Amino acid sequence: MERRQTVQRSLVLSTVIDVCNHPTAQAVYDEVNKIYPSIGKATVYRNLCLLVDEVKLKKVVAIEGPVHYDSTLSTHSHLECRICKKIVDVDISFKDEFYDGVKVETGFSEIDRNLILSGLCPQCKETVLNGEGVK
Amino acid sequence: MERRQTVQRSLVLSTVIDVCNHPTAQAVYDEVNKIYPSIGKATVYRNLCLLVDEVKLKKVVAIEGPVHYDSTLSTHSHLECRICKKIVDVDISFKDEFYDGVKVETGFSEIDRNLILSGLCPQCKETVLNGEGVK
DNA sequence: CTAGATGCAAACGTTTTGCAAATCT
DNA sequence: AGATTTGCAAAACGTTTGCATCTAG
Repeated sequence: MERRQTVQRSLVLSTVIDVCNHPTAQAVYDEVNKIYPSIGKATVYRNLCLLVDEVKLKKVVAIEGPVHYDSTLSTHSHLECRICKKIVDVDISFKDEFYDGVKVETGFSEIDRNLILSGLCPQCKETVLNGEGVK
Repeated sequence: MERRQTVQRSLVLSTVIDVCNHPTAQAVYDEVNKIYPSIGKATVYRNLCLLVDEVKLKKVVAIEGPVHYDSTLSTHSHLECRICKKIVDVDISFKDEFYDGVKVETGFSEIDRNLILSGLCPQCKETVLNGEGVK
């Protein structure tokens, strides 16, 4: 099962890198579609999976809505606005002792993590305060 | 918009409490269905949302697959097996300073969190080792 | 030449919605 | 009585799959 290089594949990867704000599969599709209109949505999904598999991209599981993709591979976490669903990076990582503790506590191995914080972004907070007073 | 008490609602809540291992909506439906066969799936979904809203239940967003529900309201985290998808509790919480740091770093407010760890549970690890050798 | 990749449409699993009938207060 | 809730079926949503065709190596 050798892996081939295709225009579609490179476009999917470079789009996630360029767009850079944690696009969803749909957003990647829309973007690639602009410059390569014949691409199919399934191709985008297939390539996103594949690229995650090859660790060229990371999957970001949001609290609501579709999966997002991240081209920043170094360890960090995400913060999602509860209202506009925007996702921003947060520089959080855990020490090895943290993972060791979890292993001991649970018996699980090969621990990975997906820390997703949620909150109100400054803009949405503003809107809430103006729009409808303090509920 | 006063909220009524209904048999269905109490059954949904008590089922999540009794079953206790982070059931999905489907699992709750199946369980309630045993003792109250006329219940509709939409009713289960509606009541789960409603109970989360009232903070009588917590939503657990898994890395793959459907949402799970948790009747343990005190702060803790979850660990999901990458193979069998089982979810177990882990006793992890963050200090206030952690949230303060995030607020300063990002400008977001009202920070909440969903920490979902993934790993290999002891049973699945066993299976992997026996079943196909070291890949 | 041929395994792997594509594009399309249809299938999938989960969740939400519209609506008339039933139920709680 | 009147607003809320129910059960049903259909729709919505994100994602995956089957398949015939195309393409990179």
